[in-house]
Amino acid sequence: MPQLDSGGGGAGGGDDLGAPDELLAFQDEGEEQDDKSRDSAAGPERDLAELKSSLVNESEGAAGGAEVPGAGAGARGEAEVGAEALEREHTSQRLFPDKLPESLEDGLKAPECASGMYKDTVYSAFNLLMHYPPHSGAGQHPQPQPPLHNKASQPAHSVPQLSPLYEHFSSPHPTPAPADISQKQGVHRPLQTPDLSGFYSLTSGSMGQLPHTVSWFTHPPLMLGSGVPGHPAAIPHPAIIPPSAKQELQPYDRSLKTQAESKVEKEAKKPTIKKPLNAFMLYMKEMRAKVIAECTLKESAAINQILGRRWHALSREEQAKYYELARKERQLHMQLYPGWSARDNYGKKKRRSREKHQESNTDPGSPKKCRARFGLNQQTDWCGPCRRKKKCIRYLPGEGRCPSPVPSDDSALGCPGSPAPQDSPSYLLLPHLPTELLASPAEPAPTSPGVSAALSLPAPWTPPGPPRHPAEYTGATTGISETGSLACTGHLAASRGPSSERKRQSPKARGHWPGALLPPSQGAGSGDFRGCTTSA
DNA sequence: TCGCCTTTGAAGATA
DNA sequence: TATCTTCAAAGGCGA
Repeated sequence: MPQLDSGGGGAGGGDDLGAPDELLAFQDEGEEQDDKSRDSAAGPERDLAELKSSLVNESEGAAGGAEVPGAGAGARGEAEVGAEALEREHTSQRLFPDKLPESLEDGLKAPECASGMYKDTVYSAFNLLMHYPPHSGAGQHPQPQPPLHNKASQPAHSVPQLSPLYEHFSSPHPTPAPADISQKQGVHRPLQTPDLSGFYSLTSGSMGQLPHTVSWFTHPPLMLGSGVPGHPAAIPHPAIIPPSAKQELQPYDRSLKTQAESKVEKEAKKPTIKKPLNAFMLYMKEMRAKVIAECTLKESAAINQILGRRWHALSREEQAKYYELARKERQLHMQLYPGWSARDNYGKKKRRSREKHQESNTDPGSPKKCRARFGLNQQTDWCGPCRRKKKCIRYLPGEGRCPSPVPSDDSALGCPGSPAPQDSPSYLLLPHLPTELLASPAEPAPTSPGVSAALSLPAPWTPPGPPRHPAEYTGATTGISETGSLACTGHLAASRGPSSERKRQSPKARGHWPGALLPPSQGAGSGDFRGCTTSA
């Protein structure tokens, strides 16, 4: 719903700002708050809702660029405001001890404070957005335009703490493009094409803040031209991956024969043009490194979970910046590859696995996986693959089939024999997390402030697994049952269902997640879950 | 070496 | 039109 000034919507019907559902969730959260207030619900849930609301307001106010913390309270009594602030602070410290200071101090924190990264990065991304060439029609060189959002851009530039990356790319004479990507992949980066000088000049100060966008212009695995019909210039783009990319990325001391073969194959096949990144992907690319650094995580799946929660924690404006950025990317992508379609890449990724999956799972009411059959509380009964996050091998024909009311798409819930979902829908309450992520009560919480901060979330906790059907939440009335401190272990959640389960849900259903689907008593009242670090 | 995991969003395919 | 499916990034891990 962030109907930003799209500026025409680009060259396709789908160029409008994406992911309205995502932001719709915030509205739903507001409704959720309304429900809460109607129900006179008190306690942590309400506190959290207020907190989040205040955070959003603060964020928006900060984005407004003119508000001074506390300035808006002038109309009200100082004592009232102070008491409210105290209460809010108290609540937030109880719920999000790391996040609130950040929101209050509005980014005036040390770089190592992970929470400060939100505005940092968002604004840095927005900086790039500001400099992004506007849609000017295919085949034309985009020309710089005044910022789209002066309001938000002002505080963006005033963010005092800049990441090293930011500084690196923000320097008046940035070092000749980050070599990390190219070096990492062992390929030489072609020189910048002159016709992209506009891009570079426009984004040199900000592009570094968005690694992906950097790669857009600085790391072209392949020079475009022959492979993209209709495109006048050989414009490098990281979205282009040669079919034999892995071979290409290997050292050059390969035998000439291999190179020749790959060349032939290359010529035979069209280069793979990757899809443009959506808003979340852009956000992920930008924030991944920070999460890794703060949380010492390496597994992308775990990192992505954190990032997903953080994404939901972003304010509307912050998300809108990424949406806008993604929209620009799509526009540029369309300009660069007019004939490209997402369909071109269909079947190039997981066809085999999918086919396999379909073969073994043809029955729509397929038997429940161990997760569904035994629940998270009985993981000891799970089969090995389930424990290892792999596909369940415990196929019990005739068993585990849930009665009708249970959504068939998510076997994890509702099965009479599966106590976890019904008895303790804790997955949406918080501690219902894989044992690998749940530290023993005696185990101290992560001492690294960076880890805690990296996982700090002001938003209601979202289940680690795929979104659930609303009906699955109706029976979720119990609070956090067996809570424990959630350590940031870097291990994946063994209890999570496959992403395919989520994907079986409609985007709308997914889009309403988490706010709309989260019961008021649980959505915001997720206790202290703020990513990885929770305490009972 | 390949696929899985995990996240959200966009777009194509299908009913 | 609504729903479903696939892919985009990332890197550890298991088969």
